[in-house]
Amino acid sequence: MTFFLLTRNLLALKTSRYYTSATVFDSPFNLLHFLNLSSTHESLRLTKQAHARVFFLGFTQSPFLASKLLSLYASFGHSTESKIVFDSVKDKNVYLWNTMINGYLKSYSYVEAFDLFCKMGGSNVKPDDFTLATVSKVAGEIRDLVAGKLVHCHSIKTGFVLDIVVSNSLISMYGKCGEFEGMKNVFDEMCERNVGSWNALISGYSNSGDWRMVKNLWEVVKNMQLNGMKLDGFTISSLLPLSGGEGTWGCSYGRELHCYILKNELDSGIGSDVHLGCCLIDMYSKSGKVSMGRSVFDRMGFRNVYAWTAMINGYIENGDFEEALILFQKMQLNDGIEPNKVSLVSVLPGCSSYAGLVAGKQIHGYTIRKELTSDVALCNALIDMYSKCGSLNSARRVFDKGLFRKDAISWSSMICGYGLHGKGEEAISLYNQMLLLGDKPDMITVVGVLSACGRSGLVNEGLHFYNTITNEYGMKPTVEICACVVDMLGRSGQLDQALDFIETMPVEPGPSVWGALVNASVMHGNIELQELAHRFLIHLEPENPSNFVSLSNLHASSKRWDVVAGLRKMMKEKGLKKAPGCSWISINGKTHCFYVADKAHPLSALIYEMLDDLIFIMKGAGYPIDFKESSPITSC
DNA sequence: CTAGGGTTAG
Repeated sequence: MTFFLLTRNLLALKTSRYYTSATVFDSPFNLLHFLNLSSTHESLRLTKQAHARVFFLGFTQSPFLASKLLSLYASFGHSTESKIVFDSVKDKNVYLWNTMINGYLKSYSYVEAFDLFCKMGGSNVKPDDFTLATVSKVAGEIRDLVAGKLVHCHSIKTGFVLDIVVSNSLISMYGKCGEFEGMKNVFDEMCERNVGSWNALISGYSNSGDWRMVKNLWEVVKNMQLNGMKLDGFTISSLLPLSGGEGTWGCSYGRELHCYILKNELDSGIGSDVHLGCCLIDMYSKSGKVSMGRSVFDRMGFRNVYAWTAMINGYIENGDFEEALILFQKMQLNDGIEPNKVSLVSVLPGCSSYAGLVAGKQIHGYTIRKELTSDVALCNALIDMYSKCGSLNSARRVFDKGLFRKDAISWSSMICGYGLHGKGEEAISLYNQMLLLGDKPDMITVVGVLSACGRSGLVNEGLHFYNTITNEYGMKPTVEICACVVDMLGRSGQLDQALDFIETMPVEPGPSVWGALVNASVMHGNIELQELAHRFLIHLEPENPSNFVSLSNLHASSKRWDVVAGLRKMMKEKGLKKAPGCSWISINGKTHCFYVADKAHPLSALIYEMLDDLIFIMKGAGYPIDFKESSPITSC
């Protein structure tokens, strides 16, 4: 009795000096409490101390202590230590095997997990329902259908397929492997189902990427409710991503799901609110309703790095770079939350388009301090940021010196960077290097190298690459790739060849193709071709105001004011408004934005004075000045 | 006393 009281009191103690007083922990029972304390405090140090006591006192053969220790090490991602504990126990029970397999699963060592399951088959311990559920998940994670079917067979033979959790895991596994028929069969053959069974099915369909299955999902959800199941947080978060952006569902279902959350108070459960909040923010951002996302964000009771990142990313995706950067700072200053690699990847485009090189360099510095330089996605984002901020050398330094495994995006980012700055030769040499190393180019890489060729006038080289991707790499050219070819031919003045290409190219010409032809014909003053290309453009994109504005400018330059007036009227009737273009500059961390003839800036008088001075100096130096574009500024 | 499924920002 006193002993029991003693341990209970010890559990209540939070001061660390009691943890190290080893004498009171010297029984297996108390050692277990010691391990539990290590677990609740998530302390690797305490775990190691407890391990030392277990070893020192000779309890290494206790399966109870060993499995607890093992799972603790696994939770810290130290699977080597887990394996040492596992191997040291001579008489292993099923718990120990399961904990070890689960430990590998938690540290993403899927192959090791499955190998251990195979070894278990050769031992005297038989897999149980827990084992089968775990390895089923393993098979799903590595998308290994053969392994998954093996587990399924084993579950049928042993009868564990009747266990709901085992069947749920099998449903999930089949879904992840893309075997939807198998998935449905397991689901249909279950004699008893719970919410998890429906959720596994729904998540399988929703991640299929196949809109026919996604379309049927709403029916599945209705069936679920007819069968007396209530949607829970898991269900909603599988469904929400289907309701934003290019999803086949549109936003109305998204709002409906939001209402369901509020009505059923799914947002007030412990821990589930952050998650659902993230999904909602993302859904609204992808539907272009970033302010709705913001109100969800503002109402969240607790915000973690996921929530902040979702909100930052929402602003970036909707082009509000300023607000994204403000939030990025607030996250750190107000909530003391450190950004992770995803937050950094999300915020970097804000540097390239808004905050500029200095902010980008700060993030790069942070990346180095936090030792995140081995992350491909982050390095790719840095390469992109540097080249868009005009610092090609820095981009190249990240590309060359970064300790990350280059993927197609890394090559594309660097190649596009060279293209952006008119360095076609460098882009070509890098593209050749990529091919030489055996890395397969994707659509984006090809677009990068072709547009680089186009901008640098390397037409023959570009056409050569275009031919090789179809002949040697068996790639089907996309509309974007074809637009690059049109742009390339057009820029170099080969307008007839560009038109011929459009007529014979393997895909239907889209707005980007006709847009390229418009640019080229403007550049070379070919009025007929301009009108032709514009007609196709407006036919394909009747709602894009840019097309009307550029067509109207074309007619204005030939003084066809009647046509101009007609076009302006048409735009007004359609309710089309073009967002005015603007320029900006960052000085001392503050970004100043300017529109045409803008006098809103407090120092605008001074700014225009400086502009006049510059124009005066330019004239003096004998530069030809084209006032067609800039006259509105000086005339103000 | 130890072990399992369905969700999460690029």
